[in-house]
Amino acid sequence: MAKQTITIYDVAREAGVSMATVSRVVNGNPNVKPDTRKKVNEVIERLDYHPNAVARGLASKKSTTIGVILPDITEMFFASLARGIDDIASMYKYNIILENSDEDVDKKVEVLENLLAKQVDGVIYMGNAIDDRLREAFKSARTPVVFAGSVDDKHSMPSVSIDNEAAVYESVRKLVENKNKKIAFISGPLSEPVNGKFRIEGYKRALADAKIDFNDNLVFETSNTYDDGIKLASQIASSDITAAFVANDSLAVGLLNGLQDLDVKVPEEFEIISSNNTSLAKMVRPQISSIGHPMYDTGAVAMRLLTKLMNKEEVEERNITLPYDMVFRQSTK
Amino acid sequence: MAKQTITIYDVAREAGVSMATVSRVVNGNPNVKPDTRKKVNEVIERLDYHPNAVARGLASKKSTTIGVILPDITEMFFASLARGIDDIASMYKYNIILENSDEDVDKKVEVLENLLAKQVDGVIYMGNAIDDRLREAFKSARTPVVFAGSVDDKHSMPSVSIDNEAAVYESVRKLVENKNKKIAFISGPLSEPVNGKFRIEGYKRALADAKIDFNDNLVFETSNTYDDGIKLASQIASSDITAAFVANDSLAVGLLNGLQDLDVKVPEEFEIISSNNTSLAKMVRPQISSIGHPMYDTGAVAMRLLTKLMNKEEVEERNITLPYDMVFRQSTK
DNA sequence: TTGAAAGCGCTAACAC
DNA sequence: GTGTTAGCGCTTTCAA
Repeated sequence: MAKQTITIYDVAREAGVSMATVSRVVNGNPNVKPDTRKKVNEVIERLDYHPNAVARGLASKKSTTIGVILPDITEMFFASLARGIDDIASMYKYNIILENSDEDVDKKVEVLENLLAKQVDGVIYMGNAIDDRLREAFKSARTPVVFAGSVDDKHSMPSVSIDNEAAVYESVRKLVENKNKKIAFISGPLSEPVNGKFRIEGYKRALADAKIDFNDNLVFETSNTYDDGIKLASQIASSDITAAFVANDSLAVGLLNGLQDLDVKVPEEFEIISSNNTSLAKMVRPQISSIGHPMYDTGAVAMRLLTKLMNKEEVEERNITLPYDMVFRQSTK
Repeated sequence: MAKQTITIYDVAREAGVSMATVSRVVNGNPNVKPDTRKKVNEVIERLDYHPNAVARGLASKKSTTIGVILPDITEMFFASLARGIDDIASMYKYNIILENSDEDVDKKVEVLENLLAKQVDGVIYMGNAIDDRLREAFKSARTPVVFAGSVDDKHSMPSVSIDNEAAVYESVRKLVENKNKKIAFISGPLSEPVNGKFRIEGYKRALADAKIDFNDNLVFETSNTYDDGIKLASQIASSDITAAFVANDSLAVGLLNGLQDLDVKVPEEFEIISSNNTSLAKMVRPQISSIGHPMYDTGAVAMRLLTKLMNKEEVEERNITLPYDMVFRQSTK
């Protein structure tokens, strides 16, 4: 029953016109007489013709597909960004090829090459670490790339993100105002610029403004997982630390639960402010105060920026900083 | 600086062989003399040649790309499945085009057509609702499709899922064993077969086995969101219901928190068993008992099945049922 | 407003 | 083992 693939040529023949004309009506080219257009459309309908995007891509050198590289789609933060990207992409008729990188350098490079082989028209990169090899690969690609949710610390790439330094500064200042003297900084790898450069700078600046000496022992470098948050709890509980900025909601929830299991009262005895404000933050008790990161918008704006880059439009600013807000809940006084 | 696209033809010329030979070495065809292969590989290296997957796709009629349709990537359940799919897909050198459907019928059909236009070699469909129009579209597509995480209730499509009827039966039996007489069934739309057919059948069967009459008033049809769980709480709290099966973790957490805000003690006064056992289940307090749905594996197995279908291999069973386990935590006695 | 024809970069017979 | 030669299905000059 399955009819053979029907091509533009079949339509042309049936309609008594040339393929060029069919191509024109399919692509909405105005230079077609209404009568002809009508006739062609009828044949297209009758034959149930569907243009082959691959052939189109080869001929036009445009795939209407973009690549999205992210660490892990099961992390809420990245999934939210991806959703924003996809919505805007669909709006502009682009499709998305998703690649999980697991923050592995080799895999990232491999994945990027794969994307380029598929002739993607652009790529959106999410992830915190970016090493020179990858940066090189991005640069030599003659395909626009935009960073979403993070910035290349060397600012060599277009990007969309929030001002993490300022957000952490504000968080820690709040903790200081609440009379905490020993405030921990807890994050994933400091090798990632977002942690080791931007966030910790905000932390240090807030401390300095409050005339509190920076103490290396209050910096905890871990992973972004719930389980590591739990593990950290006993260490924290047995110290004289009374508050913490935690760079990730899952990690913060782990710490919160671990602390509570140890009978530490939050926020009475320990205050927590985390980052990203994913749905998790309001699902736990006490609810967690968090930096409201506009995740969906970050993805959406990144995708919009990418469309401009792909069209070679003039963009006033290649590094876009989106506003965040502070969401104070029950984990702070 | 950006070198022009270099093609298989350039390599052939430089290496002093024909394109066919280059094509052979690129594709690992054994019929090439080692010397020739070496020479060609050197040129490929030197020229930094990368095959164009689009041209390849057009010539070979294979895109090495598969389409993935899911309701919303920000839902943990689907993100986990997607991760399983992607890992196996990469293993077999396939890429994934992601499409969010929002469970909207028109969008699904549109998205499917788009995927087919892109000549995907297969598609994995996730989602609970499937109407006739979509089923038709799937059938007329000469591209293999597999359902992941749900089954077409008419079993017309290959699928990978768990036995939801049995899982809910087991959950409700546990609730019955714990001496609950009034047990609610709370789920998303009953129009979705997974709820309105499989899960509720398990619920009814467990009730029947325990000689408890089925009562329509104990069935709550809502959405799968946290907020709706919260809203439902007061209604539940003011009834004489003492336990509930909840079809989704987020929804269950909403109910749990709502109940606790109303001073209902879980599990002492109210027991909850939910479904899927996403990471959320163990992050809230009390931790939620849940049906352990092998989400990652479901995606992985579905993708594996799809590779077989795409290769036209013989498959013994088109409808695969994966085992689940019951994870009892603190929301049940 | 329309058509002819030359590719886009590659695979896959088929011949040698 | 290797080369020749058609296409794959479409877009895009260039002429008419």
